[in-house]
Amino acid sequence: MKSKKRTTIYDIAEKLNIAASSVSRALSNSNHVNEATKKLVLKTAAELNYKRNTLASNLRKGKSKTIGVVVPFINQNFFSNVIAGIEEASYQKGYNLIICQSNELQSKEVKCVNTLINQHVDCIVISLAVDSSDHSHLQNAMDNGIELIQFDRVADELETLKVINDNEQASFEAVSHMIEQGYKRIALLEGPQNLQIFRQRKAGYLNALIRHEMPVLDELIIENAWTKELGANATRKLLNLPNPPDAIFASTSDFSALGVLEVASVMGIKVPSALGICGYSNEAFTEITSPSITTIDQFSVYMGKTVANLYFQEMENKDETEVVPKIISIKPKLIVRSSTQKRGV
Amino acid sequence: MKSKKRTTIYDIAEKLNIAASSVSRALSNSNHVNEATKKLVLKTAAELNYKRNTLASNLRKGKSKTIGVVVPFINQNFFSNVIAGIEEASYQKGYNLIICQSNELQSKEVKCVNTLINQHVDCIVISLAVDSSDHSHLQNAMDNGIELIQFDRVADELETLKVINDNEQASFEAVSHMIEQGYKRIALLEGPQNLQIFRQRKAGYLNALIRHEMPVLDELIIENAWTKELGANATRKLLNLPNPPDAIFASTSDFSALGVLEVASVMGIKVPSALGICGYSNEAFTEITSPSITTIDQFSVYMGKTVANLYFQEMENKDETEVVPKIISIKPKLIVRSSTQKRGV
DNA sequence: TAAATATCCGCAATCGATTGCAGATTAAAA
DNA sequence: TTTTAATCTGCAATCGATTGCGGATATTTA
Repeated sequence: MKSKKRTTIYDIAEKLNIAASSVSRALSNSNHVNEATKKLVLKTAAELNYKRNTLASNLRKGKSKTIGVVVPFINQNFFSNVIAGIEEASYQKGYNLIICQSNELQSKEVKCVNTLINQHVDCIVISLAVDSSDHSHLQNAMDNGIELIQFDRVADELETLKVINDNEQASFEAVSHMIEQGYKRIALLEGPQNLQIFRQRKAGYLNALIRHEMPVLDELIIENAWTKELGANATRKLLNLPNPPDAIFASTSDFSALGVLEVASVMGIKVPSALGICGYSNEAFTEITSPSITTIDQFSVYMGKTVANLYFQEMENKDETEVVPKIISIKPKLIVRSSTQKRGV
Repeated sequence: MKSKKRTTIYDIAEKLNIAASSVSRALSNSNHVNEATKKLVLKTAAELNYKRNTLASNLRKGKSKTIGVVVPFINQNFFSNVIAGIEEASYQKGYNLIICQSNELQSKEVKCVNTLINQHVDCIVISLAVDSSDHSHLQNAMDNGIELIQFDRVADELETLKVINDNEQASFEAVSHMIEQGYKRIALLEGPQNLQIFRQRKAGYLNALIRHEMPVLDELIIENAWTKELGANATRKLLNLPNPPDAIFASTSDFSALGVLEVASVMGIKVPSALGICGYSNEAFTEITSPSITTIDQFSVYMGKTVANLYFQEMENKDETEVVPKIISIKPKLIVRSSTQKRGV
């Protein structure tokens, strides 16, 4: 059973006593082949359980109908949703997906990208690892004729197609909402500032404060608080300040916000009356904590579909004069829940 | 920049005035090539930014170093974790992953498998769609020399490698635990019985009742309650019985258990004192509901690693006489949390 | 009926890397 | 110095599908 030889177009050709090229044309439904032979070939192919060897086909045609995806972790909600979206759109176009995870490591990211180049993927879709600084591996992919699309965590300086969230706007809205709810001292848990998304979220926070003529207090801005544990640590530190915050915007993730909630709960601090909490991402669990957590929905599945469709559109128009690096920005949505409803609805 | 011609071994050969075969040997680190030329080739390859064309290599060698994965949904926690595990183990061995989702549809599952056959993947890893009944597409893959590994949702009659959970045992333990906590009327939310995993979970439930000399009450067994909504519906029905259950085992999923919890909460029924709840899968959220939900951990990432390593082991031994279809059973772990602690710890 | 066109079909090259085989060169043994 | 063995290298075939080109046949037009 194992590694039995598969039937090729030559087997079909031999059986029907015609040339392999005719078989090929029949199978690819070319119109340079007689309708009768076409039928015959198709019938014989089915009988012999013929499966086209995509490798050979791709080698000859110089394209693989494959999209490579590189994300930090496959099993993080946001990324698995984006991938699901990409898969859905790609499947309809007959494209395959090769998935890699960078584990947030630049070194592994580079290896993944190189593998994908070797695999002759037509397109690489990537969301950068947190410690990604040098981007020559991406330039390299482009130099090898691979379309590159960045999403969410993008390197601004690279001129590629991009699909991003309007992080600054979303952040601005979230903080404005908290201000309107009457919170006066809003702390920020920020992510690694080498990533643009976290810089943008910080900018939105700062803008909101300034717009509402509120002071920016450095002691309320905590760096690198982007996991549940780091969020919890940051919260302990914040709540033990002589003049603690009355709200915390966990701009990094909902996990971080969860850490905040747990610490508040342990310290007996009432949410949302004594402490407002806002997360980021709209993870499934934010709906079922008590109180439920206000957060920001990124439309991750839709984002994935957008990425894939952007590629397909680009392919259709690629013969046109000049391709302008396109950036699609998806507007995230603030989901107001209990954790910030100080003054009710 | 686009679709520029890539450097091949012929380019290197030409530049160095040697044969392409020597370049190939140098690049694959064969010992049938002079150390000096090897160095030279490697150097030149780097200079010309050479990338091996894996398609051509695979075509020639007749293997693709690629594993195809088919799951119902990529973005379901359990599956994305398994995939992450597979990726981790595969990456170390230099294997790539092609990911497909069947969307729980047999028809799409068939297409996915066929695509993977065309792609000449070396191995297909699959967890069946819920409506998967006919399995000729899988047999087909095997007939084409592809190693097949089923995990979690497996077709028993197909003689393949399998990695499964001991669902019956886990189920048995969960129900026994509830009995020991003093629950007397334990309902079962069961999943589609065409899937073995759900049959096994039901069997474990029944065994536990029998072993503890408790009656099996048909009115407490609800079919097809495997989503949050269906779980909620089932719960409403159960709790409105003249003689309602005092515990519900949502054997299908934690989502189903969440539906139970929400209905109980709305109806003002105290958990765990008036109603015990147990889920299945140890989704992240089960830890943070109030009360937290007792559930069963399936070690999903580990399961993925096990699947991949099973394949690699099999490859190493494949020349040995006869390969016995191996089945690896992973023992899940009951995670006791508040929702079933009627009599405390 | 002859000429012009359309429709099919097959030959052979091609995509890029690998590998068995044979010849060439060098090193070791007699 | 000659024979034998070891080490390199190149030639050419191969993996399976695709495609430009030219020839053969069928169809249409003059």
